[in-house]
Amino acid sequence: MRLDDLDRRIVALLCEDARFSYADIGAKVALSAPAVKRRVDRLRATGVIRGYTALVDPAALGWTTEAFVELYCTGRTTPAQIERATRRHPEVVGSYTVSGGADALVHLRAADISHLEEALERLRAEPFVTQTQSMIVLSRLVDRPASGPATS
Amino acid sequence: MRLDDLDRRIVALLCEDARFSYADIGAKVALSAPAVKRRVDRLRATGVIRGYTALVDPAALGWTTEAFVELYCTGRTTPAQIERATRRHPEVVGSYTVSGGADALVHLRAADISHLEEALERLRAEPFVTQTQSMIVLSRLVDRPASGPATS
DNA sequence: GATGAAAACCGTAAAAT
DNA sequence: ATTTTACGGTTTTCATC
Repeated sequence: MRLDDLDRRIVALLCEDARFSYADIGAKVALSAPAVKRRVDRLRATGVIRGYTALVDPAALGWTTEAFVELYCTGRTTPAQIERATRRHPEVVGSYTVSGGADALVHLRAADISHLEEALERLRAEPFVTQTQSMIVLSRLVDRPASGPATS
Repeated sequence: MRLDDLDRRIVALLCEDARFSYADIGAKVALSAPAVKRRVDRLRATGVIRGYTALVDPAALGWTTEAFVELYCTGRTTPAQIERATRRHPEVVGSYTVSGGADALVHLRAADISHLEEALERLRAEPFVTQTQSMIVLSRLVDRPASGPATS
C-alpha cells in the first residue's frame, strides 16, 4: 500500500499515543475527524496498523527477568518449525531467524531466574535444538515499540 | 504498587486493544466507566502503564531490515554511557546490557541493508566500542509487544 | 473481640469535550 | 458518543477501648 505524507503523520501520532481521538489527530494534521477515521480504517484494513496496545512495565506485573537466547538447530530445520515451537512458549516475546553462527535468536521474559531457567530448559528440549547460548539481560536501556521508524 | 485481579484484567484488555473505551472495559470486568477510568489513571500515574501505541508493520513504512548487534566495550564503560550513546541513534529500537561475552545487545531497524550498514558504522564509531558482532534478522517469527506477561 | 473513625472504592448523574 | 467531574453511599482497614 502507498502512504502519503498525511498517512505517515497519522501513523506517527498513533504510535505516540494510540488513544488520541480522531478529532485530536485531525486538529494536528488539519483534517476533519471523519476524514481521519477513513484513513485510519484504511491503514488498519491494509495491515499497516496491526492493532493498538498499552505499553506496560513488565516489572510491575512481576516479569523481572529477561534474556536473549541464540538457538543452534539441526541441519534441516525450517523457519516455520522454529516459529511454531517458539510461539508455543508464553515466555517468548520475540523470535527471529538470523544470519551468523546461530540459526535463531529468541527473546525471553520470565518472572525470575528460576522461571527463566525452566523456560530455557523447555526450549532446549525442542527436538531440533542442538545448542543454545544465553545472554541474561542486566538492564533494559532502550525499548522503543515501533516509534523509531515512524518518526524519522 | 499492588495490583488486584481487576487491575490485571484491565491491563490485559488494554494490551489487547488500547482503544477500548472505558465503557467497553467496564462491561467486560463488571465495573462502571468512571471506576475503570479511576483505575487506569492510577495505573498510568504509578507507571504500570507507560503509554499507548499503535502496532505498525515496519515493512509498510519502508523499514525492511533489522539486526541484533553485540557490543564489546572498553573496561570502564557504564550502562548510562551505553544508554546515552545508543538512544541517540534513531535506528536503535532496543538496547540492553547483558551477561556473557558481549557487554550490550542492540536491536537495530533500518530501511535497507545499506542504511543498516551506515547505522552500524555510526554505532561502531562510538569511542567506547571496541568490537561488534552482528546478526542480521532473516525473518521475524514472533513479535509480542507486552501481551505475554499480561495474559498468563 | 467489639467499636468507630478514616480510607478506599463504587455507582449514578450531570457537565464538558 | 465518550470522557471527565462531582457527589453520596458502601465496604474495608485499622487503631483503640
